[in-house]
Amino acid sequence: MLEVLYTYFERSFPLTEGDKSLIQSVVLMRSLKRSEFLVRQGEVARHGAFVTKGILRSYVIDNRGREHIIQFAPENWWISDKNGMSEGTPSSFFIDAVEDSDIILIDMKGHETLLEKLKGYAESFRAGIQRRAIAKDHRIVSSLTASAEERYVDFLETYPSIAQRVPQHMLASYLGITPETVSRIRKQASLKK
Amino acid sequence: MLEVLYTYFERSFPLTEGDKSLIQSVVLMRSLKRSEFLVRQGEVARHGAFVTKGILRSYVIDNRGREHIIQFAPENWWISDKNGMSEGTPSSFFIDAVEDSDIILIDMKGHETLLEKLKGYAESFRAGIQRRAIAKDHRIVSSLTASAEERYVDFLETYPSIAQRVPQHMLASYLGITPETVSRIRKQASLKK
DNA sequence: TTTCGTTCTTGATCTACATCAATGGGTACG
DNA sequence: CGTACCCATTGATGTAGATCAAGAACGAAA
Repeated sequence: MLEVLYTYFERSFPLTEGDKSLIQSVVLMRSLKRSEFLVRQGEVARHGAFVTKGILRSYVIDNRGREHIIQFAPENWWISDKNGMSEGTPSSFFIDAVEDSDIILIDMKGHETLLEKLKGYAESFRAGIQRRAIAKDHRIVSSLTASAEERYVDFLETYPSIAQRVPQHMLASYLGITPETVSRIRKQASLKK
Repeated sequence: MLEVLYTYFERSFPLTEGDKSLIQSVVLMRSLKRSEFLVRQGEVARHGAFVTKGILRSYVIDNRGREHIIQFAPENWWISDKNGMSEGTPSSFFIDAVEDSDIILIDMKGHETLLEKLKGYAESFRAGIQRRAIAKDHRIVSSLTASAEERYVDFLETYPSIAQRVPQHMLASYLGITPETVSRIRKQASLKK
């Protein structure tokens, strides 16, 4: 499992054997069954999870009891309980597995160790944060102004692999539309061709 | 003007006189008239701006020619062309002044200098990034699911000072609704009281 | 003062999407 | 094997908010 993480890092910067040992010393490995929780409301574990197999999702439940998916994390993605809306809001924050998944956990302390000792990590981390901020701005604008169909098509183009692996009602939840509407959009799209 | 920035930092960590000189050596000060641009499409200046007086806004123009405001930045806020959607998208990214404003500019190199030499800056910067990520998640969920009225009320509660200083059509643009709808919401709200 | 630009208001219509409700298919489990 | 549960589909209806259109209020410029 660790190999997947090494390879991920090596796309940004080279790793020595020593680096690999360092990484190994600050992470934990874990498996999750489908629909098993990594983070439940309240237990703010303050760590990041890197997915090596499967897909996780983070979501909130608003005060009307509805689920809203914040993020999907398939292989080679990070997902974290530090982001999300764990603060202030009356809603609850969850992370669970969409499929059976394998993940690598790193806590705040381990993260700081890598920031300090692993050359290239800090820069790679910063770039990741930035990429994500841009993606969020994109999603904000798109959710404020694009039609349901446009958002659906946009998602398919941006994350084709995720779209195929996730149940449609979750996709609907991510896009902020109802499952019925997703179904109708798909039907129309298939008729057009 | 620099005093405002010093005070801002000192809410997070103390500054020596030497720190202040260091800061002064890496920033630039500038004034903007109402509706004057800080960043126009294309000229990606790659720096951050700290507002000491006035309000700036960042926005994109989508392929249908509509403006969408990403962020307002009043006094004591940062605004940056590094975030935003300057990447990949066919839309254009702008920053301009809503009111006559004074700002302090810092470029990437200056930022790195402070990260390295100004104790407390890195942590404060990281915390800011995180706060903003949380705010963005909040805005995403809210734009996907809350009604126009709920989003309006939410904005008033979250940013009362901004709401009073910004023209309503900009507020509408930020919220992703039409100016007409904002007007009707306000009317209804006033009738309820 | 008049003129002009900007912002806000109000009304009439239209439409995308939610909601409600029923049905059918797939898969797990007794 | 049938029963049950989850998920996707399809139709009928309702509604929030966009769009179109026409003023009204305000300040700035001359």
